[in-house]
This record gives sequence, structure tokens and C-alpha cells, in this order.
Amino acid sequence: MKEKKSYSLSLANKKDFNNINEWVYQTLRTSIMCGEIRPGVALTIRGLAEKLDVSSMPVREALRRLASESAVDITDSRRVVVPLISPDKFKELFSLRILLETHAAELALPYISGSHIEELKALDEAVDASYSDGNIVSGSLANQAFHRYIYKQNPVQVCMPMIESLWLQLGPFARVALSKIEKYYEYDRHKEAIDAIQQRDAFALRRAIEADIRDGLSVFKNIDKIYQDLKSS
Amino acid sequence: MKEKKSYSLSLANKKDFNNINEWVYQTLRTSIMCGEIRPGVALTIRGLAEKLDVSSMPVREALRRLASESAVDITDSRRVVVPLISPDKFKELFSLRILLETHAAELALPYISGSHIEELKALDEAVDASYSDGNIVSGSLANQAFHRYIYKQNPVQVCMPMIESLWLQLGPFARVALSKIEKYYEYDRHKEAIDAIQQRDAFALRRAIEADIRDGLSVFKNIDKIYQDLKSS
DNA sequence: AATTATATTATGTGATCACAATTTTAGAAT
DNA sequence: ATTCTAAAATTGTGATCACATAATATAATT
Repeated sequence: MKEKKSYSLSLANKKDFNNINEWVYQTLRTSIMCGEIRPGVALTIRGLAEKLDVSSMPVREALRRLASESAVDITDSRRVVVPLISPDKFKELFSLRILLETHAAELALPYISGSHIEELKALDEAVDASYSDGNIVSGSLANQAFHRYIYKQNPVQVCMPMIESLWLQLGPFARVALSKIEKYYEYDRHKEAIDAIQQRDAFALRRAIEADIRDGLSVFKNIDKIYQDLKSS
Repeated sequence: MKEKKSYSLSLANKKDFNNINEWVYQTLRTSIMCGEIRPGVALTIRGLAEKLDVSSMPVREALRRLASESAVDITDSRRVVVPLISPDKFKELFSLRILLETHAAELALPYISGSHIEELKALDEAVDASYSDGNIVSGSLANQAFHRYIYKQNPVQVCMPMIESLWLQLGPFARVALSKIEKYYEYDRHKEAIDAIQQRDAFALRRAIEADIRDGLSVFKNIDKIYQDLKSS
């Protein structure tokens, strides 16, 4: 058996899920989202199965599910790989984030009440706390939790899976790119979003969400150079 | 063995695909899209496997993939069902179609050249031919082919899987709903879209696509009543 | 006759296995 | 040293099986 680089794969206890395949899926998903699995390296079913101490079956199902969310690529030779996306695609993913998330926020607004706003403030504080700790990964996850909490209030859920897919596609590249950037500041427009919600101002909410996403993109200024470096490595 | 209602499942030869699971997926997908599988009836792995003359494995993978595209629901008791979507959700799916497809069309425009326009005209004629034959299913598929051909010209492909997912979610309900409508006229704005493309007018193209989708929605006027009928049956 | 309790059948899930295709390694030839 | 070739190891795929759970049918009770 060959020695392999070990990326920690842990989430919650396997027993907490009624299906093992669901647990495997969630574990791999967060692992990809957080950039623990580097773009380009091939994932093998047996390898993951052994690492997670399950049979190959749940791994296969999880990988196919991730493939249909564009989180992994299945090449012609049937190898599974976390793709390294091009700068063009990266920017397009951000365009779609703006398109879908402003839409989702506006539709969710009528369903957000006082108690939800308290929760949003708490979630926003969690974001700030993570970033001031310098923890990029948990900050990013907390940021997603903030956004998700808004959109989820809409009882008609069609956007959310698509938005999740966008986040998932952006995750790996964003993570490796951020590690190349020596220093950056993480702004967010969560306060403005909360204000807009409290004043029930749909347009202001859209603006806040859009600005928040744009700020997120602006961190990746020299993205083309980063991409070239990553591709050659 | 109990007698079961038989819906024809056929697409292309199983051998034409390098993977059986891919063939199973495509077969089930078109079957759902065309409304051959009625919303609400439970799909069993073994049942489909027997009907398609494959083992349960490729069926399982196909069903999970369809579930992650929201084409089927997996209930708490792990039954797989084509969902009957609510009128609100139906309308929201159309909103998202407009949002994503106008965006996709605009981004694709710079990549559409003369030869593509000839192909588009041919595809449009195929749509008209199907509808004048009164063949709703092939007309709908031809219509999708027309739209897909436009969006696909963009080398950066991120929208297309999402749009396909929207079409897939709309398919079953649209099909059963159409069968309840005694007579309707199928307008389309494909000529206007082609004109806009030839004049390289992005805004006009957006308008044509949006109008085309809205026309499609307008067919379902009494959608709430149809939904009530379907739910009780 | 309706309802509850029990037994039986179906069904989804995860594991294991054989086989073909791919990848990797090792060796040979230039 | 480099390139090409053959052998070995690895890997994805599809099939089959055991087991637990859910759905259905049957029997019993009121």
C-alpha cells in the first residue's frame, strides 16, 4: 500500500446520520468546500472508502452526487478530480451568485420577522469573530450560514440548491487563492443587509447583498496570476 | 409478482453508452421530463432495474443523481417520487428561467456566428413542425434544443446545468397540466431571438428570450385549479 | 363491519466480488 | 539519459447478497 498525503476528513459522528452515504457526502462536501482536497489531485473510490472506513458503495454515490453539482469532474478515463476553474469561470460564478442571491433575498424578505433578525445579528457576529481570529475557513462557513439563513426563510425553495452549488464550485479555488494572498481585509455588508431587512426595503437589501458579494470578489484582484501559478504547479 | 402499469422506457441502445448508469440516467431523465412517470407514484429501484434489465446498482446511482437535480424527491421513508410541485413553485421556476436564460443568452451572443444562425433556423423549423403536428412532447424537446443551442455557444459553461435542472423540474407538471387543457396555441419568439442575434443586439435578445418564456408560462392560466385536481387524484 | 395486532412480503442500504479498463511500474533498447 | 514496451498493480463498474426497515396483507378482537 502506497503512502498517501492525508487530509483530515471529519465532520460529525457517522452514527448521527441515518444513511452512511449522506454522511460520506457531507464529509466530502465540506472537505471540498474548505479546500482540504486540492484541485487536480485524483480521488479514488477505494482510497476514500478506506480513509472513511466504509465500503466503496456510499463513496460512489456521494461522488456521483457531487459530480452532478459540478463539485467534482469525472474525466473521460473516469477519474474523479476537484477541478481547477479558470478565472473566467470564477468571475461567471460570482455573476451568478449576484443574480441568484439578490433574487433569493428579495423573495425571502416578506418571510423574515423579528426573531429571525436577532438570529441574523448573532450569525453576523460569528462571522466577525471568525475573521478577527484569522480563521478563513470558519469565517467563510459562517458567512455562508448568514446568507443561507436569509434565503431559507422563503417557503418556496428552488434557488437554494443552485446557490449552494455555486458556493461549492467557488470553494476550492477561493481557498487556495486566498492562501497565496499575503494579506487582505474581509469587509462585509451584513449590517447594511440587516438594516434593509428591518426597514423592509427590498431594493436596499438587493444592493447590500450585491455589494457584499462584490466585496468578496474584490479580494481576488490578481486572480489571473494566481491561476497561472496553480496550473503549473 | 404484481402486475404494474407500464410506461415505455426507451431512448437509445444501451450499448451506445459506455456506462450503463449513464444510459439509465438519460432514460429516466427523459422519461420524467416527458411526463411518462406520473408525479406522486413511487419508483422502486428493483422495479426500474427489472424494467430496464439491469442490476439495481446503476438505477440507484441514476436516482440519486436525479434527486440532486431536484427531479425526484426522496421521502423520509426513502421512497423515490416524482414531485407534484405547487403553483407557487411552478411560477418561481419560470422566474428563474427568465433570470438565468436571459443571462445565458447575453453571454453566449458574442460567440454565435453565421453558421450557428443557420442551425438555429433549422432548429426553429423543427419546433414549428412538431407543434403543427400536434406533438407536444417532441415540440417541447425541440424548443429546449433551440434554447440549449444558443446558450451552449458560450465556452464558459456554468448556467447550463442549472437551466437543465429547471427544465427538468418543470417538465412533469407541465406535461400533465397540458393534457388537461383542451386547446391552446403555442406561440414562440424564436424569430425575434434570431433577428436580435443577427443584429448583435444583446438587449433585444434578452427581451426575446424573456417574452418567449413568458409566453410559455401564459399557457398555464388556470394552473391553481389544475393543481387542485391533480393533488386530489 | 371496523379496527387493531400480527405476519408476510417488498424495499433500500451497505458490503463483497469478478471483470475490464486504466494507470503505474519495471525493464529493455536506442 | 531518454523513450518505448511489457508486466503488474490499481481502479471503476456492474452484479449479487445479507440485513434492517417499511409497506402490505392477513388474522383476531371488539
